[in-house]
Amino acid sequence: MNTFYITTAIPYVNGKPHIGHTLEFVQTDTIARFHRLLGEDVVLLTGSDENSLKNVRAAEKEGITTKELLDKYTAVWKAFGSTLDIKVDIFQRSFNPETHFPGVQKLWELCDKAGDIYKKSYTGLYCVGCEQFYKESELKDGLCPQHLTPPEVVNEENYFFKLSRYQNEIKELIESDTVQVIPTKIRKEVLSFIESGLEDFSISRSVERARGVGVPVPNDPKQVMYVWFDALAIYMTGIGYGWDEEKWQKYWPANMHVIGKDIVRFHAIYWIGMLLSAKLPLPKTIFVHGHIASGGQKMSKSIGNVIDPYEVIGKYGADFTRFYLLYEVPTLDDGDFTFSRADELYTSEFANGLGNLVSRVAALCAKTGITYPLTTTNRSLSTELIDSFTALDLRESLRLVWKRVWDLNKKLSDDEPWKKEGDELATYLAPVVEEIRVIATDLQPFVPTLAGKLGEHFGSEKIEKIAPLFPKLT
RNA sequence: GUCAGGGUAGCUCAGCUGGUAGAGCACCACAUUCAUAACGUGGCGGUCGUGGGAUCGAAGCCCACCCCUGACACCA
Repeated sequence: MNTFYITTAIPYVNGKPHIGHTLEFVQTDTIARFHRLLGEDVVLLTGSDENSLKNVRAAEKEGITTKELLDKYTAVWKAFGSTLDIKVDIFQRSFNPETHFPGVQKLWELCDKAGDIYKKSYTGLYCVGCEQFYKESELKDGLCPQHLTPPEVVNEENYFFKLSRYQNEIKELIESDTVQVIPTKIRKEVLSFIESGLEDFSISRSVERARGVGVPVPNDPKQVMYVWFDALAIYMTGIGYGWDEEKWQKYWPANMHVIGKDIVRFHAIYWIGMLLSAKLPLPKTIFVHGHIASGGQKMSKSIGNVIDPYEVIGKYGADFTRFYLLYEVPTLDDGDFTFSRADELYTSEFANGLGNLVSRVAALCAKTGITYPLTTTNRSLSTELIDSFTALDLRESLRLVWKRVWDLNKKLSDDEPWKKEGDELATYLAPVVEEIRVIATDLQPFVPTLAGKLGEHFGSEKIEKIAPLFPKLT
C-alpha cells in the first residue's frame, strides 16, 4: 500500500489558533482525506513547538511548572483540530524527551559528522529584562522596546550550520522539482533568495540564556538547540526518527509539508540543507498557502478586524468554515474573510444550493415511497475529481463538485418531475438519487461531516423527507 | 531601492498564442411550489489602473507613470 505522509507547520504553542492556522489545517486535512479515500496509508502530523524561553517565564508567572503550562497550551491546539474535523494521526510535541530529543540529537550528530556544524561567536544586543536578543531594527531609539533600557552587547559562542555549502545543491533540487515548491510564485522567490547567496545560520543557544529549555546539544552541556534545528526535526521525530526506526522508514520522506508563506525559507532551504547534510531523504513537496486578510486589510488588533476562528465555527459550523476556506480562498494565494461574505455564501451555496437541492429530492423520493437500491456499497471518488485534484487546486476541485449541485438543481427545474407520477417518477428519480450519492462521496475530503450526513440519508434504500440541513441565518 | 505578482461590472473573479467584454453573488422584473419565499427565466450593471505607441484591429503586445501585495536571512 502506498504511504502518504503530510504535515502541517508546527505552531508555536503559546499563540492562539487564528484563521491562518484554520486554513492550513483544513487544507492539509482535505488533502489527507483525499489520499485516504484513494486507499493510501495516510499519516497526518501536526504538533507543537514548545522549547522556548517565553514558556518558562509564562509558567513562572502562573506559578506552575513548564510542563504543566505546555500541557495546557497543547490541549488547546488538540481541541482546535477536532472542532474543525481535522483527522490528526500524530500530534508531536517538541518538549517530549523520549520521542523528540533522541531524533534531533541523531540528526545533529549526522550533520556534525558531515562536518557541517561549527562553533562561532555571535554578537548581539541583549536585553537582560527580556532575556532575549534584539536586532537593531527592533530597538526603539536604541533602547529595548519593552523596558526602554539600553541593551547589552553580548558575545556568545554558538554552533552554526554550514548552509552555504549546500547552496548549489538546494538550488538544483528546487529547479528540477526534485523538491517541488508550489506555487511557482513562491518557488521563484526561493530561487532568487538562494541566488543572492546563502549564509550559515545559528542552531544553538547557551543553556543559561535558554534557561535549560530545549534539546541538549550532544557532547556540550553548555548549549541547547535553537528554534529551527529543533522545530523542523519534529517532522521526522513524530514518525519515529530516533525511537522507532521501522515506523520512520515506512513514512519518511514526507510527501508534503503544508506551510504558510512566512516560513518558506526554513522549509525550502534550511530543512533541505539539514537533510542533505545528514544524507537523509528529502520531502517531495512543499505546499505554500497564502495569508487571509479581512475586508482587504491585514488583520490587526488596532483596526479591529481580527477574525476569531471559534466565532466562525460557532456561527456557521465546522462544515461551512471548511467550505468557506476551501471554496472562497484561492488555494495557493492570499484570501479574505468577512462575516458578510460568509453570510452570503452560506445562504447562496449552503441553504439555497445544496440544502434546498437535497430537500426537494428527498421530498420527491418520499412521495413515491419506492426504494432506491444502492448500485454499489463502497463508492469511490469520481474520476473527474481525482483528475482535478492532482493539480492541487483545492478550490477548483471543490467547485467542480459543487457545479454538480447546481446542474442537478437546474435539471430538476427543467424536467419538472413533480408532474410525473408512480413508476414514471420513480424511474426518473433513480439517476437523480445516484447523482446525489456521487456528490456526497466527492464532498468527503472537503466537508466530511456534511458528506457523511448526505451519504447516510441518501445511502439508504428508502429515502424519507429531510429536515433543512442549513437553516437560514436569522 | 531591487525582484516577483496583481489592478476587468457594487463584490469575488474568468478572459491574456490580439478580433470589438464574460460567470457567480448582490439588485430589479417575471414565472413558480417538488423544495429552506428556495429553484427557473429575463434584465440592470464595465472609460478592462493612467497616458502614450506599433497594428486594419488590444483588456490582452511595447514604453512611461500611479496604486496594491509579497520576497530581499537568523523570524514566529
